[in-house]
Amino acid sequence: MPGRQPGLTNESAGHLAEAAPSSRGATRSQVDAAIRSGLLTGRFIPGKAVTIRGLAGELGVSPMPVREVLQRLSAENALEVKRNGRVQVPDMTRDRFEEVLTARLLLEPELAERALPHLTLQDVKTLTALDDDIDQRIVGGDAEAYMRLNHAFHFHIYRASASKVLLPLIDSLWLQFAPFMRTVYGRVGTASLVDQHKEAIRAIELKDSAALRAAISGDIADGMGLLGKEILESATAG
Amino acid sequence: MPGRQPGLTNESAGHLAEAAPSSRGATRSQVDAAIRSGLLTGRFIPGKAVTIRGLAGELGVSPMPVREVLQRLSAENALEVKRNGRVQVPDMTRDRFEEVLTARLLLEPELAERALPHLTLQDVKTLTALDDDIDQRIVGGDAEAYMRLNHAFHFHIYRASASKVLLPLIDSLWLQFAPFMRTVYGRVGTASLVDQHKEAIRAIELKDSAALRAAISGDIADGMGLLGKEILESATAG
DNA sequence: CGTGTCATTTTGTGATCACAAAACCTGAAC
DNA sequence: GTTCAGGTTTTGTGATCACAAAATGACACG
Repeated sequence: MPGRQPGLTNESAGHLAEAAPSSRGATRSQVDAAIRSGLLTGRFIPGKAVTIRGLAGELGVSPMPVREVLQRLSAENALEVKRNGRVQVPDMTRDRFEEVLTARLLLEPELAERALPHLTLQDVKTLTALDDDIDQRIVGGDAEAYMRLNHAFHFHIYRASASKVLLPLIDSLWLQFAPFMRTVYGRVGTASLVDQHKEAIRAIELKDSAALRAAISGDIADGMGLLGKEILESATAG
Repeated sequence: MPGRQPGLTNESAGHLAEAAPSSRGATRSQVDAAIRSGLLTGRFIPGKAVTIRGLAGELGVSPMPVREVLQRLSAENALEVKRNGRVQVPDMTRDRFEEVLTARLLLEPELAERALPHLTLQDVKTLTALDDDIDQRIVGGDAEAYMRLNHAFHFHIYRASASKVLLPLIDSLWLQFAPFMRTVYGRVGTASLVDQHKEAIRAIELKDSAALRAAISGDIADGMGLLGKEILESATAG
């Protein structure tokens, strides 16, 4: 931990993992990872204001790196800066939801197909293990773990593509819909969840691009299309 | 200009437009607009380092808002933070170029189609005027003006969609390829430029979605596919 | 009990500071 | 001329400060 406070010693160490202390921008990286993970697993509630000093206090760092990370995430549309400067997780609307769904269906099958040639037997084993874990969490009703593992499953595939353009775009999309989906699972539970992970794994084993595209598309439709639509149609606010 | 320097009066006023002085985050907005516009018109050279204090000095502001804007643009992959902390316009590679092209072809026709119902006769007039101006700049060889106007043409269409998801993704893509395209025009000139703007305008007049999709796709292929590919194949570095 | 007003606190923003790492320049040694 | 060591300068980062706008709470008034 780079102790660099002019007038105050780094008391109480904060809650951040005490990982690699050196390296340029290490604090910002850790804050970034912490908040991103919090968004993806639904630990932030849409509409609830997020304060710089609040987060800085929780993470045991100064407001500076938090400010930069919040700006960063706002640029990815994972957070929203309102006119008065407050930043919050944007609440979902029907239009936004439909756009995210469209964008996912356009981009994710494409990137999965590009990843296919790079996926090895070892990846298949990893994905199978992740999927087994996911199935257990679904019946166990652990929504947060489900979201974390489902993200891990998809991005283990996508990352194999070594993409520098499509992958960040999809990253942004996940950050946008994840907090909302968390509230959905909080209402309807995880029991009704279905996915097409096994179809995707099979397609990877067979190196069948068309089947993989279909599995990814179907998985997206299963996960978002079924659940989210109805929720948004019944109530105005997510 | 919010004069708020504790130990120094705001000497020399800087080059920033002296627009709306109040409002939260006004300085950051101006810095953001200035750098974005600089990227889109190719005033930054890929590979060349961009320094916080340097930009702050040019714009006549403190390093703080520049830092935040640079982080913001890095999150959109318009800039790249290297391991040592330096930030620069990423230089183009063949893979990156191909991915940007793919993403544009997937997203932009879709968003144009969504914008179509909202486009009025007034918009057609605006687009026609822009296109006329573009044609003149092409023969005049003014690459910077061409890039600014071409961006204005496309985004005048896209913005009509009132999109909150697809539009920012496309924004990010333009920021990524614009600086590279500027270097391309610098080499081969603008004389060889062709576009399908007139086909797009005609499709908008007729409210023909399929024709509009085709025009946008064709325009993208004309603008990027023809020029960029060869450049990248001849030399390793852009 | 609701409502408007004023003081207090919280919060974002821009600025400056201190420090370490990186980049840069200089010059001696071979 | 090249290379490597050294010191100097530049640069990003994290921290803190000061200020204004916004949010919050208290309290009198109807």
